[in-house]
Amino acid sequence: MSNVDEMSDMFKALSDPMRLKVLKLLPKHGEEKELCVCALADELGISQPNVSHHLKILKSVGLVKCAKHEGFSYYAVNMDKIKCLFDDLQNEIEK
Amino acid sequence: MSNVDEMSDMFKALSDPMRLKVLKLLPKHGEEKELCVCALADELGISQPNVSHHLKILKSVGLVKCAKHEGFSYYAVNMDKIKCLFDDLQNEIEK
DNA sequence: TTCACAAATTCACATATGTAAATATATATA
DNA sequence: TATATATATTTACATATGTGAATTTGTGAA
Repeated sequence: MSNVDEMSDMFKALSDPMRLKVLKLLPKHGEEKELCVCALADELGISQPNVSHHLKILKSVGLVKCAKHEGFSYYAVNMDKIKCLFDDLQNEIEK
Repeated sequence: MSNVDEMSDMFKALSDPMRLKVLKLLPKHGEEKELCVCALADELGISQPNVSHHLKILKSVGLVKCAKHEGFSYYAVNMDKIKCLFDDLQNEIEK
């Protein structure tokens, strides 16, 4: 990655409390837990379009991945991406 | 204040390309390198008030520390804070 | 095909943010 | 003290952002 624009976009995706709550609820990549978007909306107390909007932002920077089956969308956190982001940040500003 | 609010504030501070460039230029806590605000402005090609503004945001969340002597302000990156942020993020969303 | 439901998109609007310009404050030196 | 310089604050404004409401798209079942 190693460019400040990409990194700032990822930090911007993480800079909203509701999106952090979304990440907290979502299963991590590989886990068998599954939550559809409407269940997320219910759990978070916000509208379904709002959840979709936040998920779109998280997905646009690769922080979550989406799989669809039986009419539902199941999102999962991409933990590797988060680890990479922090490694890149340290490399970028420490060297 | 809940944990996600504090964390999102720190991510927001990191979500601007110019602020990442500031962190890249600043010495890390403990280094002997020193850069005054006007030198930063010169290096970044932006105005001095703009640099002060970005530094204020970084300082408000503890990502940089400031020391003054001989009329100059010298800022330094607080790397520990960054490490803590990532540990907290992982603890928050992985458990 | 039709219907029902899940998810995404669009629109509207209030709030937040980054930046330039002007001004104010602080500090060192003469 | 007065003056020059470094830094911080204020103001203004255009753009970006988060959210609700309404709508649209997509998908599976009947």
